[in-house]
Amino acid sequence: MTLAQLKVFVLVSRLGSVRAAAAALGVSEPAVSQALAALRQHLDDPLIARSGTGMELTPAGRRVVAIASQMVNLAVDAEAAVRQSNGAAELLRVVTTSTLAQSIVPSLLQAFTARAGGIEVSVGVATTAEMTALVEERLADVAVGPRLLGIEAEAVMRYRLSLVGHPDLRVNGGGLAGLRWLVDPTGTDPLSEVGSLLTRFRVPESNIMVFANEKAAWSAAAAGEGVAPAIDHMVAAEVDRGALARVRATDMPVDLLLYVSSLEPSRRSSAADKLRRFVRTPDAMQAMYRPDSGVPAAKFRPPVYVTLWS
Amino acid sequence: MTLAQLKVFVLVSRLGSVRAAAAALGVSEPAVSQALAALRQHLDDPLIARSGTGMELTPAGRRVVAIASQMVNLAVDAEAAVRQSNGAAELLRVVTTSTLAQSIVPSLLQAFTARAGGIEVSVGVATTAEMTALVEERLADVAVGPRLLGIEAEAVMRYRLSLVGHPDLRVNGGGLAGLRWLVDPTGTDPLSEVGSLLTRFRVPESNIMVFANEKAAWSAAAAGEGVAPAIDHMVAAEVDRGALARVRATDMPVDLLLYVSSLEPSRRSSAADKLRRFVRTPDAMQAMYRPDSGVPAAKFRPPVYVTLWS
DNA sequence: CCGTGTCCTAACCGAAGGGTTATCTCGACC
DNA sequence: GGTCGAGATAACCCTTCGGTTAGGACACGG
Repeated sequence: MTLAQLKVFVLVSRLGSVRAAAAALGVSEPAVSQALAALRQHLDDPLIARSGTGMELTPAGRRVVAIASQMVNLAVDAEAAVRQSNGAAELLRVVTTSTLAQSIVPSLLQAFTARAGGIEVSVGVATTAEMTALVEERLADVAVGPRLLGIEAEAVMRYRLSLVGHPDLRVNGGGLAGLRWLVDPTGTDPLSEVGSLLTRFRVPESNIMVFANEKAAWSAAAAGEGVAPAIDHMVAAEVDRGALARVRATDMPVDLLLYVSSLEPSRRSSAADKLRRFVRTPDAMQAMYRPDSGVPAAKFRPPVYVTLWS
Repeated sequence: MTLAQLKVFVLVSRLGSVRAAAAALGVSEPAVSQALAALRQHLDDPLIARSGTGMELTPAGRRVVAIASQMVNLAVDAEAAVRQSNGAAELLRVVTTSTLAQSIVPSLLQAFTARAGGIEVSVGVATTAEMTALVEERLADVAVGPRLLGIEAEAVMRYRLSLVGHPDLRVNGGGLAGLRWLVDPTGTDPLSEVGSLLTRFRVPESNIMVFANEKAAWSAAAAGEGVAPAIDHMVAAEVDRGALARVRATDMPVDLLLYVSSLEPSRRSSAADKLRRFVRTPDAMQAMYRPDSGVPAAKFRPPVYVTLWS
């Protein structure tokens, strides 16, 4: 029985699926399945089994999740305690959507670290569904993105999602759904902003092209390959230059709220608390609205869709 | 950071020595030292370091012990929860002194399991100093032996420790300290009953012979090789037969109390609770006073001085 | 100043953990 | 009744863990 196995088990039970847990941890699905198998064998109980809809915990499994979750939490505490005792930099693990990880979040965090000092930040990318589980299991300190349920979420800023394309682009018969949609990886997450857009316009799978990042999608859009959803103030410069143009459509652009979510204050890391206070300052606002803040590319995680921390 | 490493660290800090922890776990001393080294490296802190007297926790170490202890405890809970959910036999881990492990404890536990049913018992042997740490870290459920401090101890029975030897044995000039003392392994534990006897009579190291078990010591005593401390009612038959005789001395025989110690009720396993209730019954009394209850030798642990569980 | 006790390190080794890809099984669902 | 999605298994690899023995570092007491 290792801590890694317990972590896997908790995540599977929270997300209700082996696949989802594998994605959240950034490993293959058999890896998770095996860790689970090892734990099952060790404890001599299925713990969690497939049932018609999703997976269901056994009676023993229900009890073990609660205990395992505490253990995983304590492991985090132990590491944090040492760091703190030795005056080392605090660690702030931020999880966000792929869209935001490329634009708003880096400039926000850059401003935050510069201001707060003594805080080390790492950014992970996850789907909306995963973010809740990650924060609850304290695999992440704060989530930045859409509102999370069951967690203390706080609206931070309003931003506008527009649809952009080549200035000469014309919408023909099929409507917007008939065009090629050029999206970043969040397009595959139905709960994300971009994902919900695709659902709303009933864009067929065949018309969706997923790019590694938004910049790539934009340049494809500028080349006339289709339309791309974009955070409005991030493409304002391109629009002014005439490289891109906003595409009008019903209910577009949409105004969205950006939330910062974390555990309740008693279980919240002090770094998370500092970030929550920081986002309410004018400095934070300015950073978030600044297009392309010039964060070096090295600060980005490799372009994997979901990320893990040790 | 593995649970095994955390267990090692907690034990080292409780016992104040790497050697002692190694003994308590039944492994070599470098094994413990290495586990500690791995944890130190992982957390990037010495955690505990040698100081003039014993070992001392660093500030970070102090915080980690508390957390690690909880984690080790939860691990025990998890396993117990599964066993219980599935109606498996409860596990009762008893730790006792070498002397008692050979005589009183087996017959007591045999009577207990027969009576209680659905409880699986395993017996471990440890020094008095280790017993407290083992029970506190829940590496054992109950300790049977001398009174333990800081743990809920309860006197269970009174027994008499006599000194026996060949019937023709004469004490000459040097007094009892001048004779050969034939003892079981508890003789090396200064806090044990036999150990304190050796201290009291100032028996020099050279006059102490350690046998693997009491029976062996008694037969050597019967052969006239010296004197052996023995639980009185266990050698009553031999004395009646004339094979052995009690040796008179100041303050000998001594009357001792046998204690059963465990954690407070809220943290106590239910099996431990059942044992505590059982020892107050007449059945238990009878079992403990019965000389040589005929427990098959296979029920004894191999003759290692200290034992480990998993 | 030299044994001695105690902790740490080195070198080695087997077992287990944890990762991958490929394949099998099985229930849901047109 | 195929097909497909999702979990389990198999086979394989590499790393880490946890154990050993042997030997080094270092404080302490006669």
